[in-house]
Amino acid sequence: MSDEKLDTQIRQEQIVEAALGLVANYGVRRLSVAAVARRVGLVPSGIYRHFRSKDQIISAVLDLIEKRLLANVQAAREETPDPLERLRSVLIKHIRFIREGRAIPQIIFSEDVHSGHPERKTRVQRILSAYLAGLREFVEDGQRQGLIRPELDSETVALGIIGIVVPAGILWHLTDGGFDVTRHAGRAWPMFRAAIATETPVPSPSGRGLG
Amino acid sequence: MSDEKLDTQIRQEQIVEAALGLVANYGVRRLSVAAVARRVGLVPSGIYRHFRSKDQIISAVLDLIEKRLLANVQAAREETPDPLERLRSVLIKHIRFIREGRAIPQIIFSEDVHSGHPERKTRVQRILSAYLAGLREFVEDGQRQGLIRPELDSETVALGIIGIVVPAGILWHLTDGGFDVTRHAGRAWPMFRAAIATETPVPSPSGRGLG
DNA sequence: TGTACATCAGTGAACGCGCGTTCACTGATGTAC
DNA sequence: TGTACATCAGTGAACGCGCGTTCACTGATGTAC
Repeated sequence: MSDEKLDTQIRQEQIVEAALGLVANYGVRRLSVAAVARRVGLVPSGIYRHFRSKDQIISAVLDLIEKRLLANVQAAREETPDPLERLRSVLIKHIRFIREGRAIPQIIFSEDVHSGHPERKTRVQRILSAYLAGLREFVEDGQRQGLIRPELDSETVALGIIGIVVPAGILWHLTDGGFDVTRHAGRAWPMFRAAIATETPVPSPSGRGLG
Repeated sequence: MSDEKLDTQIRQEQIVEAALGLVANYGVRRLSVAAVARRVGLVPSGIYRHFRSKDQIISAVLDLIEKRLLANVQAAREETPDPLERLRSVLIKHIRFIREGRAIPQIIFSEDVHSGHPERKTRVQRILSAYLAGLREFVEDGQRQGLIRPELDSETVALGIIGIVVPAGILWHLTDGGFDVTRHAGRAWPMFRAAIATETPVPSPSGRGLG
């Protein structure tokens, strides 16, 4: 199949990238050793020169996803000091993932990667926690700076960002890209921002009677 | 295995219920004919007395889910005339699904049910659309009555409800029920409500109940 | 009422298929001399 | 510089397993007489 021999390190990267692509585009169902092999131009058994098992490939895919998710958070941190802008930046990057590399982080939210081995479930949980922790940090910074309503629970706000992204990703996938995720994010963000930002620079201490 | 013979109609219901339970609890991965058979007390081949194929079982499961989702919307409609309360009611019912029957609607948002046959993807898309249409109706009613900000896109708001539920369901599943979905909904809803409701929740003196 | 029969839900063995994985083998590549 | 050798990425056949599905058979149930 392949006319050249490549170093294991290069092959490992290719294999993980191929596996990620398969999962992102077609779901975990279509992640087979044979499909991965086809993508990198090897015969199925050739994969086992570079990974001990399919499970190890999935594990490496999770590593990559974790890296990219946290890189998003880090990039947002470096882009701007404004906590609200940081949240928006993560949202945009996440949406871009859905549109380009396609659903890279969506995988984490799929019930399927972690169905089976409970250890992997814990793994996914930890990745998600780390990501959420990054978002919560932004939220809490914003609260300390008086930009985000102090009475809000930071976890709830962080999950709110996820809540914009995930359903959009699902619809994007269901409609084969027909659903405009960018437009959705563009509409959902101002709504969300208004919900979490403090009313105005002028605080009004008047009580409100919500039913 | 089973010492009594039951009518096909009864068995069909049992089988669909068992399949739904399996998917909800363990994900689509664990939905096998053998597992379903075990749950209803039959031998695998016995299933084929009542369904022509596994695909038909999945199709029937989707029917059931559709029915339950739309029943939620209908129930909310009958419970209260207030659009905001209707949205809240659907949210609560959805959360209850996650906690009790467990993730019944979560299945729709799993990339896995529809990975494979494109016809099923379209099917899921239609179910989701119908559900969203119900929510949008509430939103637009609210806008007409001046309770929900008129500048908001009803689809975005409807997806916002989904955005509260889905990540919560994912965390619930990841943590084996450790994540408190009810508490999350209890915190997310006021935030969401504040984002979509018109500023002044005071009963408007100029409000007309024309609808 | 009891008996014979047709119906059909349930069984268990067997199948083909796809998949993950193993294994002996091949042959390209880099290196020591 | 050219040659011999060790290394190891890649191959293809074969495996065991689980799964969906088929099929001839069993035996409980309801009904006609």
